[in-house]
Amino acid sequence: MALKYSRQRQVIKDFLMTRKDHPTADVVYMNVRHEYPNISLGTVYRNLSLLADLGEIKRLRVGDGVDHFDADTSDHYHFVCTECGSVIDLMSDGLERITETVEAANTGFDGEIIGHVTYFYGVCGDCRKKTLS
Amino acid sequence: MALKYSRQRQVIKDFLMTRKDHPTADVVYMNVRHEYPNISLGTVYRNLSLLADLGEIKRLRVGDGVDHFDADTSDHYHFVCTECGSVIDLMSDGLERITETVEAANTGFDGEIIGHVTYFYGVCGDCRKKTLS
DNA sequence: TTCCTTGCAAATCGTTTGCATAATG
DNA sequence: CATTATGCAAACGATTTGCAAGGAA
Repeated sequence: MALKYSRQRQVIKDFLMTRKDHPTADVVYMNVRHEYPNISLGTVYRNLSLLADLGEIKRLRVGDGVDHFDADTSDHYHFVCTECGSVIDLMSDGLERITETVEAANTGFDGEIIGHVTYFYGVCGDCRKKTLS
Repeated sequence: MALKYSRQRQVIKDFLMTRKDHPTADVVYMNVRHEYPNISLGTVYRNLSLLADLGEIKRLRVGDGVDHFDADTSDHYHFVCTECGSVIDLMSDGLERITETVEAANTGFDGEIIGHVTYFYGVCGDCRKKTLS
């Protein structure tokens, strides 16, 4: 169970940190390959999962059936454009009491809420401009 | 494009309305088969998607990689147990201003937010009891 | 040398689709 | 009759896994 260093894992994490657009495993694979030509897709998946389990990156499920990954592990939300599929960061200020609010509204609920997942969807700025033309 | 009646679709919808636990396509298939032995999985998928597109049922994506379906189309949230995977309804009172709150916190964002998807996760009541034993 | 990690390919899983046939309007 | 829906099986796309070989501690 002890973790050993791997060049591949490092390259994957480094790549992810350069991107703010939440790439999928496949996109990570395509890009990392430039710099590490014979890395395999399986290794990319294995390391993305491992890093996500370790909490070093975040796995994003935004409803498009494909996992996206984010090197920014700070608390924030995401916006998904229904036109182009792009995933954009959103601040979460003002929503830090969501869990308390839901607990208050569900007094009969006897489970323990540990967290929540939220994403917003709509049309991104770029797609709105295109629609106007 | 005009919709035609189908016994299968009716049975699927009827079944879904009897359940409050948000079954998956496969669970719908298994159950509907009791009463309609040679219905096919493909037909179940086709009709669940159709009903969801029509807005007669809701498709739930709760992060477990499998679609769940809910005949209750009213506004409410869901709780997913990380132990047993069960999906439980939650009232959404007090959270109707989520979009406005996020918009206020993201004044630089130039997209249009149309809606959001949220689910809560944690340990359900039943699983908490089992943990204590 | 131990045992974690890789590359590769095959396997899995949920879901979709093509097609000939059956049912609806 | 025109068209939508079905059953079946094959196809799909994303992700996972088994295994023998490679690399880190």
